[in-house]
Amino acid sequence: MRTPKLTKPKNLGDVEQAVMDYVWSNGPCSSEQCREALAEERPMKESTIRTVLRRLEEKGYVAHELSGRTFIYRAAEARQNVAVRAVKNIIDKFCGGSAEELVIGLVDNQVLDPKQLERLTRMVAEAAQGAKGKEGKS
Amino acid sequence: MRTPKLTKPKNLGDVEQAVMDYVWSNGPCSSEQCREALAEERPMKESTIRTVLRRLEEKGYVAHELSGRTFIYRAAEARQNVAVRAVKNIIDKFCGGSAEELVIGLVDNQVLDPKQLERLTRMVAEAAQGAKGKEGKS
DNA sequence: CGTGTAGCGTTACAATGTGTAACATACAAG
DNA sequence: CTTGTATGTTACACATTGTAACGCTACACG
Repeated sequence: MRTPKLTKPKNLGDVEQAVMDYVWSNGPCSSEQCREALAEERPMKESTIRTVLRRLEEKGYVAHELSGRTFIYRAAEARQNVAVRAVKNIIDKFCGGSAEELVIGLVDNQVLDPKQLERLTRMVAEAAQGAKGKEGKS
Repeated sequence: MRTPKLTKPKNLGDVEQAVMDYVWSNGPCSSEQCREALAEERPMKESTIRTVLRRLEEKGYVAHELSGRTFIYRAAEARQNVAVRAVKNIIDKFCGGSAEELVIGLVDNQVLDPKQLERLTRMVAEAAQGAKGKEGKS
């Protein structure tokens, strides 16, 4: 498999998270661009950011291609997908696989409010409507 | 602060998770009860399980009281609350604070299905109904 | 009263993950 | 060939986690 093992997503450390945030927000970049962008918050030596990026690549969070001699890193997966997988893991671990319990908890704790939830339901229902009849999802 | 710092929930390791699962599922228990219960899956020496429980207490996941000379551990917080906080963290980290994006992702990825979502919305709406009127203001 | 034993306190140690970085090497431009 | 720039390799400290040994103390039992 190309993807290293996303069964166990391995939490990111602070720096790793910061780097991913940058890549997700700003698209492909070289290690230097990344380093400069984060220099305010987290000054890093040139070799440090490279190590971080390399590890992120090992973990499957980014991939790189060459532009001349320079590595250009890009996110291997959309931010949201990673979030969803992370949540899925939490659900499996804490809720015995039931996402419902969790959503209820989100509402109870005002992480998600009822109005949003209702709006979401409509959106999803409509999306389902639109998609109906042409199955083909993996 | 009594609670060690739940702003950064600190992921649990495999054993820790297993212990919490047991405590959450079976209620208060001594280290020995816990050890015996997990013996099939994870044989541990007596001092090992105690270390794990102590660390879980340091992290704020459990608390203990004395029964004679024996420590009885109980979950400091409901499983679901922990799950919700964990999800909240993910939302903050990955989705810029918007739970909506995430729920959409959950549906897109079949973690939560539209029917469940609709059912949830009803439940929440009803709960909100029920709570309405008895707001404790003025 | 002496003592075994159950149960806690303390300390240790290896493996891993993460942040940080130095040093070595390769290659393009002048 | 010299230089700068970018990558390859290696290292190291610190925290976390799994695992456990030792040691101390109170209480039941003979």
